[in-house]
Amino acid sequence: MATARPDKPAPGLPTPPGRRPRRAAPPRRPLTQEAVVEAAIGVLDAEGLEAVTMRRVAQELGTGPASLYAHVSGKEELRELMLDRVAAEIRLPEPDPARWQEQLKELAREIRRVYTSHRDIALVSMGLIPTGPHLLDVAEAQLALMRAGGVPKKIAGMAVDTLGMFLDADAIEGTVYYAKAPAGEDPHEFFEAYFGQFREYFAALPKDRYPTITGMVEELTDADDDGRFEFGLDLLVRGIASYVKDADRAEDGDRAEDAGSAG
Amino acid sequence: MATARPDKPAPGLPTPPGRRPRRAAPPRRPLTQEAVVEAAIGVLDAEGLEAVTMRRVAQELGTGPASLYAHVSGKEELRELMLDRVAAEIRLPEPDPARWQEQLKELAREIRRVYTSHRDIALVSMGLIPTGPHLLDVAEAQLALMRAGGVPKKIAGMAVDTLGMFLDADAIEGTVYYAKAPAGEDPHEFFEAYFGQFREYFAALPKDRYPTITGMVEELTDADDDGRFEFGLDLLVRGIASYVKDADRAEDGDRAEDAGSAG
DNA sequence: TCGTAATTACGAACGCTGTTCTATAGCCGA
DNA sequence: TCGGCTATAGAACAGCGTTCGTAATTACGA
Repeated sequence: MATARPDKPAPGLPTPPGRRPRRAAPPRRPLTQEAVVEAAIGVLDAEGLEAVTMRRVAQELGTGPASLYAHVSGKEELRELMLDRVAAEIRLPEPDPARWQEQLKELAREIRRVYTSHRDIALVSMGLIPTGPHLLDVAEAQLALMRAGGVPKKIAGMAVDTLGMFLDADAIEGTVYYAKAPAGEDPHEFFEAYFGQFREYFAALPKDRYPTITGMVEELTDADDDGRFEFGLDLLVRGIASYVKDADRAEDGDRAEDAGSAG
Repeated sequence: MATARPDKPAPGLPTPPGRRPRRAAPPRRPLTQEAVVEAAIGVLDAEGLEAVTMRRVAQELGTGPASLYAHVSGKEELRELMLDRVAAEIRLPEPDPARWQEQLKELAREIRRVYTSHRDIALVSMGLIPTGPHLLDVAEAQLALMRAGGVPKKIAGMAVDTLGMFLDADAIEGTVYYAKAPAGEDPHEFFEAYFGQFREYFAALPKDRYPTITGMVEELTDADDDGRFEFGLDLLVRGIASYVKDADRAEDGDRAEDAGSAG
């Protein structure tokens, strides 16, 4: 993970004779914003967002926390830069109007894949208006897909927001549990036991106060993450699609079977 | 806000003769978990979730941070207790199967009202499996409404999760902006300027890289919070309702106009 | 009424955090 | 060769969650 820094002077040792005493010798790679963000993402992937402290990132770069402030205005900006760098990994589709709904779903799955592969980075995304170039690329792609499918501007504008909320919330939900798993333990096995505890808890609730919950314990503690994601995604995309015919109906006789009345 | 504790002995003064020198006299209201949670919510409402520190809550109770740990296992438990106490304010409906969709929406609006009235409490809810009694009451009510409307168990189990994610994300999004507003400034006026900045930013983006975004700046920076919420809510509820006829069709001819094909 | 056990309360301290101040080291143009 | 400038980082500040050990107060049995 951390590349070795070969020429760091050993602290406490006197300067050898014949060598210029350049204190705090400049590291091989001089500090740049890019290097700071890269180091921060390294810590994120290895230890989670909570471990991404200015001190920890600085340590990764072989320096002190104060040095970071020359390249980053503070922790918040660093987190946003991390998010945008992560967003650069999201592969974007070429819009094909005939398949816009499936393409929108595919893009959502791709975003989910990238988000969950970087621990709890979605916590940064929640409630943030995208301004970084790569985050804007993703938003542009989503909007382009919907517009190509005939979704009205106003609807698309709201839908990209709702979709983003859903993706953030899903990734957070997923990684919150993941973060609870002790390091070096099989996550799947851990979740089994973790959800099992809740299953017992729900089953033991008083039936007179919680008749519905106690009657569907199995359905509530089913840890089928992918299934829940697909369910929510389908709900949203179908809902968005239902607004299409109001704007331009019968222009593209793609699939006339669905699309209920909107309003 | 903070009720006066009338008989706290003035520090530094000698004990008056004839009065027993009970040092650290027990406050009128002895420390209880309930009192701790109440004080914490007081701080939350006044200064936001970030200000709810163990020290700040202890100060509100006229004691030190160590004293809280006798009634609360730590900060995380305190936050969950706060959330459950807030959830107790949510007014729950009597299920009326004929109106279940509208009732589900009304309940969602009620949850939104309570959440946003307590600053960023929704941050605690995100990614948390509800276990507190009042949170379970809310989940029970949502599930009861859907079941009364004929939503299959499996669908209802996933829908309550999706709906919760949507509500949490919406409340967080709303309060994140609210938290940015400087204290003592008209929030509406602030948002006008705040979103205005983003409008300019989006409008200034390169048109060749972001053709869709730059073509719908107005739609994207429209700060109609309620409209966006209703849009997402309608998407979800209509989607949930679309699964009803698969289970028990033609039992209640409520509104046959909508409900597209499911699956 | 007294003496003792158990409970509650809390001051002090530890190891963290983000950020700022200040001084220094090295590079660049003159 | 000499300034000026920027990048660097050591030290420090205020605040955080939590723990420890001790003091005070209650409750209880005699």
